[in-house]
Formats: sequence, C-alpha cells, structure tokens
Amino acid sequence: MYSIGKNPLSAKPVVKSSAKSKRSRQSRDPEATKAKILDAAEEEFARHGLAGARTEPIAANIGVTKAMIHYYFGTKEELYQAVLERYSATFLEAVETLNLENLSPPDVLRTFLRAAVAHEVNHPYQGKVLLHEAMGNEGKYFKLTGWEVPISLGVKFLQKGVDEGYFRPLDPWLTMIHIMGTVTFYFNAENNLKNLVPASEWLAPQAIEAYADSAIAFILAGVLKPSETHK
Amino acid sequence: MYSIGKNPLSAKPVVKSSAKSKRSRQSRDPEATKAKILDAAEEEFARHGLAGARTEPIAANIGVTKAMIHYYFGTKEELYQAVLERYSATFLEAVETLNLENLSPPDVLRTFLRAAVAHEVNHPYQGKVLLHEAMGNEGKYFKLTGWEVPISLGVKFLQKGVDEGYFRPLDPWLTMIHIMGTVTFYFNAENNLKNLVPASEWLAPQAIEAYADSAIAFILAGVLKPSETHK
DNA sequence: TAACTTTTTAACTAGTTAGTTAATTTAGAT
DNA sequence: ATCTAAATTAACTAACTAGTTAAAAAGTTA
Repeated sequence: MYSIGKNPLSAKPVVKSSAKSKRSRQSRDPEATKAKILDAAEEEFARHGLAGARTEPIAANIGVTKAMIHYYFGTKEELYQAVLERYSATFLEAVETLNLENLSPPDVLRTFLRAAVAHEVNHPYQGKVLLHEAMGNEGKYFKLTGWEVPISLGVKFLQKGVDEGYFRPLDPWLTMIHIMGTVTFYFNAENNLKNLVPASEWLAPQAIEAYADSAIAFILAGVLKPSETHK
Repeated sequence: MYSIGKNPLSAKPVVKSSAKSKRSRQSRDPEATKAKILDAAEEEFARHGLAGARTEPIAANIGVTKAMIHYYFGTKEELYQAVLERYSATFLEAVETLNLENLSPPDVLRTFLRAAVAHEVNHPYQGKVLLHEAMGNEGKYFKLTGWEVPISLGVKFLQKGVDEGYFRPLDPWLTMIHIMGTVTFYFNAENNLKNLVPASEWLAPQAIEAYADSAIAFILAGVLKPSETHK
C-alpha cells in the first residue's frame, strides 16, 4: 500500500484479483468474481463513464463472460451504482484513521492532504469515475458515493482554521473546491500532461512525492494567514 | 460575451447557431452548418468523450441528418480531431490580447487567471473535452489543441516571478498544474458539487464572480512570498 | 430556363452491444 | 457415489450505431 511522506495512510488491502476467503483454488469463488467485476468495471467506467463503458471488455479483462455481470449485478447501470456505492467505505475509513483531534488546523490540513494524495494513488480510478459522473451523468448518482462526509469534514476544518486565526478569511466551501482541484488535476489530466513534459514518469514514486510536496506547500500557503506562514 | 472582474476578456463572438456570412436565410449555408456541427459535437464529446459520443444526437440537436457529419468531417474520430483543432485559436488569442508586458509578475498572474476563468465561462465544453481526452483517449490527440502554448507561457511567467523575488521558490511546472486544477475543477465537477450545496446557482454570474475572486486570492497567496503578500 | 454543382435528406447496411436463456460445470451435502 | 443448488458459459436476440448511397432539393452559371 502506497503512502505519502511522514503520514502513511493505513489503507486497506484493496481486493485486487484472487481474494481467497475460504477456497484457495481460483475458479468458483463468487466473492472473488464479484470483486473482480467491480474492479474491472471501475476501470472501464473511469475511462469512458457510464454511457461510454462497454460490458464486454469488463468481462474479458478478468476472463469471465458478460453474463456474470448481469448474474451478479443486473444491468450496466446497476453495476455502475454498485461501483459508486463502494466509495462510501474507502475514503471515509481513510479519513477516520487519521486521528486529527489534537492537531492544529495547519497540521490537520497537512495530514488531510497527504491522506488525499495517498488515496488518489491507491484508488486511481475513483476520481475519474466521479468526474465522468459529473460531466456525463449530470451528477445523478453522486450521492451514492458518500463523499459528502469527507468533503464537509474538510470544510469544517477550514472554517475552524479561520475561526482560530490560523487561516486568512476565506470561503471554506470554495476553498475546499480549490483544494480538491489542486489535489486531483495532476492525476486526472496526466495523459494530457505527459505530452508536455514527456521525459518524466508522472506516476513514479519520486514524481508523486515531488508533486505531493509541491501541492501541500501551495495549498498551505494559499490558506494560511501571512503572519502564520511559517508555523 | 462574459467577462470576469476588471479585466474583461475580449473574446470573439463564438459562432453559435446561424452564422450568416453572405446568405441570410437559414438552410443551405455550409459554413454555418459546419460550425453548428462542431458546436454540437463539442457538447456531445464534453459529455461522453470520443468513444462514448453518439453521432445521432449531434445531428438531431441541430436539425440536420447524420450524413452531414460524414459529408463535412469524415469519421466520428476526424470530427473529434476537428473539434480539438479549433482550440488552438480560442485560448491562444484570448491570451495574446491581454498585453502582459508591462505588468509585475503578480499582476500578470491575476490578469492571466481572470482570463482563464472567463475562458472557462465562454467555452464551457473545452475543459471537459480535454479531460475526456486524458481519461478515455490516453491524451492521444492532446497536441492538436495547441494548449502547450498558453500553458508554457504560464510556466514562464511563474518562473519569472520566482526569479524576480515576487514568488516563493516553487516548481513552475507543478505549480502551473495546481493552478489549472484550481481554475477548472469548479466547472468540471459542478454537477457533483451541486448535490452538496443544492441551493446555490453554481453558474450564475454572482456565483462565478465569487468563485473567481476566491480562486485568485487562493492562488496568489499560494505563490507569493510571505513578504510580498500584500503587493 | 436549362445545365451543372453543391448541399441535404431518407433509407439502408454491416457491425456492435446490452441483456437473455438454456445448457453445463463445479462444489458441497447426504 | 449421487443429488442438489450455485456458478459459469456459449449462443442467441433485439436494439442500437457508424458510416454509405442514391436521389432530391437548392443554389449558380451560362
């Protein structure tokens, strides 16, 4: 599991291919099959969104017939909803394990941001699926993701930082949106950006580390009061 | 034409539906038909990307048959390329009219950012098409957009601001990416965000103005040296 | 106004795709 | 071993979709 800087994110194993619960042999493990379908579907939806996704490559990628998708999840749209519903768990638990209680607002923000970057690295398709949801599906199913929780938590911490005099007077909602944009754009636009600076390996650990440091410095400078800049 | 704050962006008329060049009657105006197809195609590609876009709704939306698309643009993929190729003009000329020569780096940045926000408002589909290009098409055709020019211009100005001591020591490329994320996320994720704060009209002029002010304050604070914060 | 060219349409075709169905395989229970 | 129920597949269907084509409509030129 990837982690960023000194605040490792203790994320969960992320069931990838052969989640052996009781049986160890491959075929005939319905839980593993369902998980594989969700993973492959997430990747396909991250590329093409609900409308553009094709069920055939989802099945083919994991060596299973298309009929399995409908057997376990119903229609393509229901499969999509199942993918979104998984998100409630991941980011939420990632945030809950952070223990932000005793930190000052700037340190809360730093910790939060490292967790957010680590989350992007560990779940490279979530953000993309959600952008497709906004752009192609009018945000119809966004609520299924449960992202309201970590986002409004972030807003709350920003407000707290303002109230306690650490942060400059800012609109916490708009600022939270700026922060989300800063954290996610690198990953979402990566395939375009690599046309500009083709030499660099955008997703190599070093590159991610440099990006994370830069983003955190940028965001903290962006919210801190000038007098609090060095704290 | 929409403009943001005190630095109105003198953008071009953006041929929408009936671009009457010589003939004033509607039907039988091939230039207008081509322009309408490009506009409708851009909107469809902004929703679903190259793979997910359907040619039928593109034609239907402008009261034309699908065959017109192929008559003027060839395949769906060639139509997509034609949409991307239009971008070379729009942003570039928007930047060129800004007259940034005699401004200090912070003022250059402010002007640049107002133009970027105005560009998002006046061309609401460009950023979305480009995100689809990155997420669903692996950035294969990104170069056709000519966006290298304004982006590396931004990078150059950031570096200049560092060199002249206005900006803190920052990586200009990574910072440019943070800035693009900050400017675009609001528009790209709007359909998701409105699930969180449903009351507000996200694209109303007032809301855009507030967002632009907030984003510019955030970005300038993010790059300025603490000692230069009030300049 | 007649011949000619360009623009546009309606109908068609071949290939794709979501979802179904009936048969088959496998694991576990008796 | 045999039975049973769950998991899986291959083949199918109906609807959809990119692209074609031949003919019609509209403008241009002589």
